[in-house]
Amino acid sequence: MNAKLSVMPKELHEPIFDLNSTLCCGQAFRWDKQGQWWFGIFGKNACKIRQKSGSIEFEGADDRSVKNYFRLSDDMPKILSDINKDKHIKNAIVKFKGLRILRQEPWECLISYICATYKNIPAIKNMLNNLSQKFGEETHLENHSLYVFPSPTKLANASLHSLEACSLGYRAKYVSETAKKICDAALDLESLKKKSYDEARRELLELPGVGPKVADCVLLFSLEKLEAFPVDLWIKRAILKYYAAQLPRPFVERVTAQGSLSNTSYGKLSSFGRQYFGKYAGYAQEYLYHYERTST
DNA sequence: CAAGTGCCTTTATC
DNA sequence: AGATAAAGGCACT
Repeated sequence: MNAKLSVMPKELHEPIFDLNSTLCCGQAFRWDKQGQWWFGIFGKNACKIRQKSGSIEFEGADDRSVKNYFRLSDDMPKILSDINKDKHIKNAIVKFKGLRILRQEPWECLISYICATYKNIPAIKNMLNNLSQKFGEETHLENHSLYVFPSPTKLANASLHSLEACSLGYRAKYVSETAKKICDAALDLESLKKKSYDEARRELLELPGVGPKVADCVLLFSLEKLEAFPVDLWIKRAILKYYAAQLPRPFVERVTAQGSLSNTSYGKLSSFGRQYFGKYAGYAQEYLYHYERTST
């Protein structure tokens, strides 16, 4: 059975949701577009979804989980006006208006971004699909096979060799060790939602394979920390391009010269983003990221 | 089609 | 603290 969900009250001319931007922008890696339908799986919901102007149509998940996953309750007019600080971010907002941060499952999100280090998006998709096919439960939607993301136990018990065989490379041991820590309850991911950004971040950084960037991605995309401002290569470029005047000159020169970001440079760029864009800095980051990646 | 470059970085080491 | 190198292998040109 199909479910229909009005994204915004009908009387609004501008439903602020853009399914394509949301699923294309590189925050989640397990969606595929076939025709007008996106096929994917979140939690145990093997799902297909499409958008027709003001409404989305989907199958395989209930209203509540769809609203939750796509953050359809976020107050977009407020968020967008909040982060709309200058003409640069405005360009991104105009172009991708309706792009939403997804509310991903913390465990899958954590492993996704541990895998994402030093990889491009198609390769990341490949790794996560390999892991899911090899270790996750198979589910079906029509004639499609979709695989639930494997549990911490499954990955903790997987041999290093079998993880490497999913094209994880050196990430295999990080995934394995992190899975074991989560299984041993050395860290309870869900509990981080209730903690502050700083405290949750500190705890994530204890995990092998998790540095500042990965931690910020997990905080933003799965742990309710919309102020998190992950800084990758593209965001670093964007800040140097648009906001250099707002940063100390020597710092800008140092970062420009640096190939990769030092820990302290990362911290300065990220806290600039948080201070400049405010409590929804993560949304600004995602708009900037997608804009920079697609318009150059 | 081969070869080179880059990849939503982290870790280890100096 | 900052710089540097190493770490799979895939995708794209």
